[in-house]
Amino acid sequence: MSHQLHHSAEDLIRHNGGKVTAGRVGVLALLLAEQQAITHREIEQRLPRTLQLDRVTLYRVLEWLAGKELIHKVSSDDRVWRYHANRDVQSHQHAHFKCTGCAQVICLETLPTERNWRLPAGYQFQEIELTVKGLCASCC
Amino acid sequence: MSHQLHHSAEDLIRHNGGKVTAGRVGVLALLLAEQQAITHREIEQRLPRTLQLDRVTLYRVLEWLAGKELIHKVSSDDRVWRYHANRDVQSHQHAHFKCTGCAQVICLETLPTERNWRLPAGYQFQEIELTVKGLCASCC
DNA sequence: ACAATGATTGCAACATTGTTGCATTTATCT
DNA sequence: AGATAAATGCAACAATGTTGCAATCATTGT
Repeated sequence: MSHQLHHSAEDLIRHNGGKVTAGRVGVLALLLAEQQAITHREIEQRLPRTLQLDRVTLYRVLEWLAGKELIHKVSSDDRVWRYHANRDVQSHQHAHFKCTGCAQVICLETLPTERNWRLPAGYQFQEIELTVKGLCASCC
Repeated sequence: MSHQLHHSAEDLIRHNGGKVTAGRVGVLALLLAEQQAITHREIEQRLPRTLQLDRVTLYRVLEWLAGKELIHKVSSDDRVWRYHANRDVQSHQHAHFKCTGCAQVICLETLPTERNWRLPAGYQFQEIELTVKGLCASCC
């Protein structure tokens, strides 16, 4: 977790009109440094001892960051939210990959634009959520 | 819940080498009668008083039915499994629609076959899970 | 620098969903 | 009908997430 990231995290939080607290900065910097989408539990474990947050506070920090669209939540079939930093603006619309071996979750770049499925009459489309399952390189 | 369905349910269970118990038959018949994918809770509530099952037993019945591929589980972002009868053989590979208004979940017929996303090198594809979110006819 | 203020945090308690172990009951087979 | 393995009910537990409230902290204006 570099100084660079801490600085970016601070800026992002300040620009969104939130109080710059150690917890928020630490969590966002951690997520910015992370390639995968990780769980509340994993975030807790990776935070340095110097800024251990209360479980509840961490949930609220994540909720706040997600509300400001600095991160996004990834749902999974194991009923656990995973969190990932939003690097790009269009980052809400993308697919996720979940390894059935190690439960690792990563974000895929593209989303199939084809819509060859059809909704029943009167139904209104809002958003699409696509998870590809398989084995990651280390689990193959 | 017709006699017809009860009979089909019994047959399906017997053909899969399971004991034909009131609980299994009732639950499967109920799911066969249902259009949507429904939760454990909803199943519990819709079961007639004459065959109220223990919470745990219902979970195990559902697990057994899913193991025999008579039904399938649908994961959702609200961390609640939903269950739906398998009518066709190819019914594992399909998309789901979830109404963001009433949380109703239905199964869509087709799955986009286009694979214009790409996995990182060394990753292996297994299956795809697609949920379309939007508003259903009554929530529009 | 300091006080005021509202946002943020920590704590305790709770809610929901699902699971495990084990003794009891039941469907099926002979 | 009796034997047997499968299925059930109960109690306890586990994991994840939420709510209410009092204490603390970052920011703002002076």
